[in-house]
Amino acid sequence: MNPIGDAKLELAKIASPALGVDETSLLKYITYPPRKDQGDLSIALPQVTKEYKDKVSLLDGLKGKLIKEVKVTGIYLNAFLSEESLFSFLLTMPEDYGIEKTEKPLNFVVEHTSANPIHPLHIGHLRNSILGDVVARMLRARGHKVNVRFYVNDTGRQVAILIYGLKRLGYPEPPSGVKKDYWLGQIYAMTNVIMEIHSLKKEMDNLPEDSKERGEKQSKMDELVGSANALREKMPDVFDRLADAMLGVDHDSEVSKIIELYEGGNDDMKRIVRKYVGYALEGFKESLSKLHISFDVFDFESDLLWSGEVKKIINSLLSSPAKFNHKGAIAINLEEYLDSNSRKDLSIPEGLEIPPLVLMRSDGTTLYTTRDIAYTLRKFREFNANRVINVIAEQQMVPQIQLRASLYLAGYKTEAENLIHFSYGMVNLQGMKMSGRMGKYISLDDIYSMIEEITRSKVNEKKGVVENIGEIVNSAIRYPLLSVAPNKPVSFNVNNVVNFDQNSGPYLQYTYARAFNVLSKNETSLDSSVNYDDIKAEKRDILLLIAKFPEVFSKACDELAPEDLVAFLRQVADTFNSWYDKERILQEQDKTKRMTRLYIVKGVETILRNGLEVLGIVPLKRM
RNA sequence: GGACCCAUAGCUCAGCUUGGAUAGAGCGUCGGCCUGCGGAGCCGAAGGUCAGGGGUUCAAAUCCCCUUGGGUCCGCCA
Repeated sequence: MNPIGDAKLELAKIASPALGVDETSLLKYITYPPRKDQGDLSIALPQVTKEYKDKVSLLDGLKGKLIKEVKVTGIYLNAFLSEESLFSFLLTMPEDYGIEKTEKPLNFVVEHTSANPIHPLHIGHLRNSILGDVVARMLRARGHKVNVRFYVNDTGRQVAILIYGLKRLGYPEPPSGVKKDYWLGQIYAMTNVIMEIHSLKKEMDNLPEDSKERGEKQSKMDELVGSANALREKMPDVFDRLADAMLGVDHDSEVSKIIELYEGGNDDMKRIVRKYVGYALEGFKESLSKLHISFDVFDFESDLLWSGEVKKIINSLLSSPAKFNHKGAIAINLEEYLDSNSRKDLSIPEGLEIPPLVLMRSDGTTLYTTRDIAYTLRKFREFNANRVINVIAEQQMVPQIQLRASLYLAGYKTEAENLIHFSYGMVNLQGMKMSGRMGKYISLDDIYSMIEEITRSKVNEKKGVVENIGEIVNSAIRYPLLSVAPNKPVSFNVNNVVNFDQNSGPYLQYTYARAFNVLSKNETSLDSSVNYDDIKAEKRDILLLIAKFPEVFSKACDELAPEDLVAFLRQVADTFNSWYDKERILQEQDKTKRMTRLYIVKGVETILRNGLEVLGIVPLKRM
């Protein structure tokens, strides 16, 4: 059911002979006029044909079933829709109206969040998680099969540093009452800061007093000591014990040893690493569940090493002609072995010089991007995926390009072309700089609590429903991150987020509740005694918006553009509220007018409900 | 130095993909609306060299080129 689509088809059909342009190409030129007195559908004639002036007379008086009149105004052909014909779809509108299924369902893997399991999730991950979740919801709503995965980077140096710190502390258990990922984050940051202080000190000892370089190092040292003090304040005894235990130890070789043992599959080390990484993941799941975000599969990077999948892809790349020696390490030359056509197929910018991909360090160990090649193949294989979408920050553009290029050179052309980097920009949190390594960040949980607290006081103030506070917080958090185009930087300001005025998730929920409650208080059943003369002003605007919803939904999902859906729902809510204040619905005495208006409310209720669900926002019946 | 992203009202953002009619919202500011279906609402006002310059076009916020400003990336890190 796509009412506006039908109207466009009809316009194309009736205008096609007069303009001498075929229907399909005419369809592309149909737009919506900026002002409503200009019509409901419009075609800029010069775009269609240069000789439009000769054809104006032929266009005069055209009409159809949905189109009651066309008018030529200046260079435009404007069409006006018949309220009565258009309204008819509302009489038979299904519950899932607008959630149009695609004609070509595909299998999609969506990988998102994939945060390092060494500290709690923070505001940067929040944008990733919410975009990833909504991308998955949009694709599912379109009828695709979707598999959501989280990649656990458990073989990196950062996890090894965390494990090293824990080892020096005698592998303690997290104290009860403390969230496990938070506790791990503190220990990781402490270990890291102490390591950096030690190595900086060593560097400084080798520099002459008074040298400029030494002065620079000193100011860096002051900064590190500042971070260390801040960390110590939170857990003084743990910090002191760790600092003592780390004195006089060669940290780098200890960390390397941990990596070596773990990658080699040492049983004790496997048990230890998996336990602590598991704690971090527990924390992630807990934080994200409050926002209704979950995963189908957690993939461990280490499994790819142990299973030999990484070795296999390396071996196949080793026989590639693009293999060369890069500063003593084995690497793949991605720049010279891809022609301009392949680059285009892989969406690699023309002017970009692709850095070589180091396959193996000179000590024989592998790097993240190499392992990611094996992981990409696993994602395609295990879900029989047509496309794999990686929701990853724009900063990782180059590694993502290297990944696609490497897959291509390894002979996985289809996979390379169907691997999509869904890129998003930075999140600025009121100008504050964050650093996971230094333990300086505002965690997702902190943000959630702040917003929850303010929401609670607002709900109490308005004597609202306490049980739904969580849903209001969820929509308040999602809205600002979904209403901005992903490639734009977004600023996340808690003061703005808790403003539940028009530009907010709670406003949409409020509007939904309004519409729902009108319908729930209606005691007569809906029949076809509609008064078509009553469809004017805002009511007519709303009818048009309801008619457009299937098209907006499909386009937003196919283009992975949640912001379009958000903007549309906002417009629906605004128009509905504007009308609501002017006219009565249930109290309207004329039965046919009341019927007409109830159908319109029903339409608003339906598209807000369906639209919000796609965005992961729960439409509330009471708030 | 090279690459990518961004620049629209005091602030936060739509509109740019596919050029088209008087560039739209929200916040904030100022002024109104609570005896009726949910006031988290409604109505109104002020506020713009669409970063700057050039080009293409009947037509440019939108496409192309240059410049400026901001962000990010360019590692045997992830």
